[in-house]
Amino acid sequence: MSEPARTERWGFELPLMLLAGFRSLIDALHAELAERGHPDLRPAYGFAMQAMGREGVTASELGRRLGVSKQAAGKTVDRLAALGYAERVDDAADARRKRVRLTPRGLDALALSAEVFEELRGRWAATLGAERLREVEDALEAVVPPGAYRLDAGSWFGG
Amino acid sequence: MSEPARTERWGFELPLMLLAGFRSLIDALHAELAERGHPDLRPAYGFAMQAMGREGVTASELGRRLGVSKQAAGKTVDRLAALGYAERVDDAADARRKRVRLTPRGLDALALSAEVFEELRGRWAATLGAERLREVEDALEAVVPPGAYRLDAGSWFGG
DNA sequence: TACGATGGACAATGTGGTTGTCGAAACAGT
DNA sequence: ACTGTTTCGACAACCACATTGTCCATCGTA
Repeated sequence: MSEPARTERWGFELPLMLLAGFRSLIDALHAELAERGHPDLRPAYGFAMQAMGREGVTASELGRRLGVSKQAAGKTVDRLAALGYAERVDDAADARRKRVRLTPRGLDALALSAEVFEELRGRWAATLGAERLREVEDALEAVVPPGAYRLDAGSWFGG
Repeated sequence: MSEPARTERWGFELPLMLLAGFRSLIDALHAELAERGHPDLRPAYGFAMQAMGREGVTASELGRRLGVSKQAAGKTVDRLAALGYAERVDDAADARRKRVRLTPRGLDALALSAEVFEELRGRWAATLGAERLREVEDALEAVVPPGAYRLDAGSWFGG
């Protein structure tokens, strides 16, 4: 053993741990949502619903918020609409626009997600202690470039 | 202002921050790789190359390591081979098997990635301080279920 | 009014994943 | 030595999620 013990972790472990943390939260969320009446909800849909919020947006605007093309956003809306989570309504003021709005089912899923996320954060807090968790959040906020804080999540899951 | 200041963050912010941290590292890695002679390298390929390592594996084994089907792994190998990062060689001991091996170019990319990851971790350490970064890593290790520490990364990027 | 920018639809394509099927090779049990 | 079972790799069909490019209707403005 000519080498001294390594106290620092390898650089490549950091993204792996971040990803694993993210995935464990998202997987747990969707397992919970599936049990509570939303088995068809996929991770990408959650991000889209979060991005359209309570007021509704146009597909183009949704694309901008998610960081994807308007076409991609439109397709996501198609799927969301087919599942009954969103609907398109004509815009009275602009005949080009169609506003995408969450249905009551969509709003329910959104509220449920928020609940589950609080519960999951609580689980982390129980493991780490509230103070340590807050430090992790502070640290992440400090290193993440502001632009990267968007809501886009691509296909990132494998669910 | 009837509400007291909220000191806790919302639960839904945690996955978002983890994802943003992950993405910022991966995006920076690939920007750097592109500049250093590997513009075609996509994030998913990096995970696959990491998983095959220096010895080489079969496509089936690669699928197992990545947590995907052997067919999916085989397709990734196809693309990696088309780009010159990997090659298939017949297995002398088993005529069914074809070992997938990194080419010198693949090994170069792998070594370069490791370098860049160290550099990126150094950047985080400079921002946070070495101690705080280590605490974040410790915390993540503590909350992430052991099984989730695999190398699978799906399509997660949007590159 | 004519022009440019915008919104949404459609098509073709790429990437990464899934099942299912299949033949060839390896292997274990009789 | 023969016979089933398992494994490997290949192929096909399909799905989810993204891309670019094109097109037309509409809106706002010079």
